[in-house]
Amino acid sequence: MGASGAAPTVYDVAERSGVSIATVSRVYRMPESVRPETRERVLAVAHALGYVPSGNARGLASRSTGVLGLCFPDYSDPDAEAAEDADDAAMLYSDQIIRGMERAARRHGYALLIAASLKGGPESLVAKVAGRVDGFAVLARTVPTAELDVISRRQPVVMLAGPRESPDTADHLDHVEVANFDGQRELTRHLIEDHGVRRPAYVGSSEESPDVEARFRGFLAACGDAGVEVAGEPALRVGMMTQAEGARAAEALCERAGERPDAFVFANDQMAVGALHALERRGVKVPGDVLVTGFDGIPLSRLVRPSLTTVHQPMLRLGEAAVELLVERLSGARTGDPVSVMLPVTVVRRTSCGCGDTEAAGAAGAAER
Amino acid sequence: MGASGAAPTVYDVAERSGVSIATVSRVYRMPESVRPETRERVLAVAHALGYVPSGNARGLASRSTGVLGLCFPDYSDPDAEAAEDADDAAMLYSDQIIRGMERAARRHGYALLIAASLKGGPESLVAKVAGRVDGFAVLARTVPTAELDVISRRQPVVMLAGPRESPDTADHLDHVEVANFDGQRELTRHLIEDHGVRRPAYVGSSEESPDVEARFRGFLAACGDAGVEVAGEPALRVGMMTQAEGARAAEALCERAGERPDAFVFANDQMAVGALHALERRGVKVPGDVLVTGFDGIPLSRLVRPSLTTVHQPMLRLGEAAVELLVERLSGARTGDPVSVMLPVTVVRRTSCGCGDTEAAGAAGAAER
DNA sequence: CAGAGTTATGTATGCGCTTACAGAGAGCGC
DNA sequence: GCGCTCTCTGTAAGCGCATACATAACTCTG
Repeated sequence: MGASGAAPTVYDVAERSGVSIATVSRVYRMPESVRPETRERVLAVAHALGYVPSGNARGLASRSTGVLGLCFPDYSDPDAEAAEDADDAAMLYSDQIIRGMERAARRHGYALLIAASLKGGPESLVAKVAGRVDGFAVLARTVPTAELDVISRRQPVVMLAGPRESPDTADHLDHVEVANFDGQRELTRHLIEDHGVRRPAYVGSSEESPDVEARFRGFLAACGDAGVEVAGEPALRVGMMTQAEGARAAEALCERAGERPDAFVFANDQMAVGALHALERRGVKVPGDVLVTGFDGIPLSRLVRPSLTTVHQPMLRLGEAAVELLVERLSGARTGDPVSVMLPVTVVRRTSCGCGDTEAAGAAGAAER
Repeated sequence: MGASGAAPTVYDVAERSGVSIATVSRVYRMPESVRPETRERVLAVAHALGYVPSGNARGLASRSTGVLGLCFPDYSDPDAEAAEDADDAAMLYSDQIIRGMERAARRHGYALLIAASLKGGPESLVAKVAGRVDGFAVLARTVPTAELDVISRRQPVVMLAGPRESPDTADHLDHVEVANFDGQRELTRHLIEDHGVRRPAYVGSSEESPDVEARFRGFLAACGDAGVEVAGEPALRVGMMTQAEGARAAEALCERAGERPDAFVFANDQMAVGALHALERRGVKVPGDVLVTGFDGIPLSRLVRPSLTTVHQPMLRLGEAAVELLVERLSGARTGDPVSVMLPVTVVRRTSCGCGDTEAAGAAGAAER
């Protein structure tokens, strides 16, 4: 810490400038209400003393912090520090949301407190964050719903991504998600109707992820609509949804007995990119021999060759929407039952599905219910 | 906000579980010191009531918040929302640092409060952050040094990047930077010695940026070492250091009268990538006709064709180093004069300088002074 | 120039928690 | 059975600020 003793407080400033602590407080809270000369004098002393108002005391007294929070799971696997891929990937989900929230929060005069779950202290994470913010967002599956439920009775909470919790358990928490179902359905429809796909293979995850499930259901729906027969299960489920797993999945699907699928539909971009590499090594042409699609719209998807057709998720918007909701609740502009906002996604048609790189797009998904 | 009235406090929990507020507090702060049965009873009541300790009150009473902060300038230009390039680029500086700090902070049990400067309230940003955290980092040029100076007398502050402030003004603030000079010097040396470059052209920025200046000085030093004659000024200065400006710079350098430079040395990767595109359009071969290098080591640098030779900056480490410093100060493990840590950078040799894509590397830069 | 209306400042209280310090049992050796 | 040490719990005093309310200093009216 610095040198000199304890940090100066309102009392110190008040004393040295010959006013009461109330006046010092007013200089900061309502500058107009104090006579200019007095104000200047106080500010001068404050500056000389190195006075900085204590956010804690201020928050305690005024019952609000001016801070919004975000809790997210710890995606990064420490061992993979060196792997740039891991970084890129991780860079997407949480970081984009952070960025989106930070921007939106700033616009409304809030700062952002972020904390990733740490397998550690008892119910530590959320409680810690919750106790320091006016309201916060939580990435799905970061913390037990029961806990959120309790907390959301006291302050606004919004759940990001994941499914809307059943209304009876989710007491007062709002919800923001992207149109996973609609996006995958639209993309699959495009493959079938515009590119004549008949034997698509879906590659999902073995981890339980509502988002991935929703995507798969979208895939099934599109197949159903078009009369394309597919199993009620993904052709393959992998563990981690990484590039490596995607490559492996592509290999597996090629080796598999019977006719090769005419399209590999991956649940995320990372896997699709890995598959692209694997297919290239194998000499399988994309989109000549097989079509490949991803989901997420990460920057990499635009840069790989062939460029990847995917569904773009508005991550920044996700964060922004969360903040909007929180601010509305805090300002009292919105009251009443929890809402669920669904953000539309965009199908980005690129080379890997057989389209040119025209980036033609179609939106899918809708608003609030 | 939720439904029911005010949030429950220790008093409510204490009353309903038949103990004193001190005991309730102990249940959270020193669980071992309270008899198991009592503890369970309290926890049960707390949970039933939806009790969450107030971070503010806790912080006030204990004089510490368990939160570290980061202040950074608002890079993102709102108009460029749609431009994906802008996103990618912006994603790098602040976001990587955020990520690095968050991880490191988490390891030490701290959460992270982030806030970007908003051209707004009087001395708002830093004061707001400073008042809510135990210590914080500031990206160079985000706030006036004078203010930091005052604040750093009361709590640990770390300045990121930028130059070390002159010791007399920088009272107690530690400093972390990357070896801009050494990195650019080493890269330039490589161009000259290993690729026979004789007429390198440096493209810098017209904005005053200590980092960019340091790089340029590194460039000059290498030229001087090798007896290569160059002007004492960059061949060109651009405004924004964006891809668009980089492309324009490349055009300009090609049009310029006299012999074309044999290497374009850009002050960052963004510009270099823009230049790569411009040169391709012009039919100028890289590295055949001219060599191109960047600085930063953004993910994109690896993906463009030809892959970009650059100097990789350990952004994550920057954030981590800042946290380490803060934690050392807070724990009392480090006392005394402010230190300045310089993080080594890595020259990444790729195709654009004429090397294979072998990613051979050489470190440059050193530790603490 | 008394009284009403304004504005600038002071007084006093409490926000919800931590933490010395004190007190009450309980177990133990003498 | 007395004093002692331990362990567990209660009492009380703030932490630094915001703010309702009271007060003082002026400015107007009539």
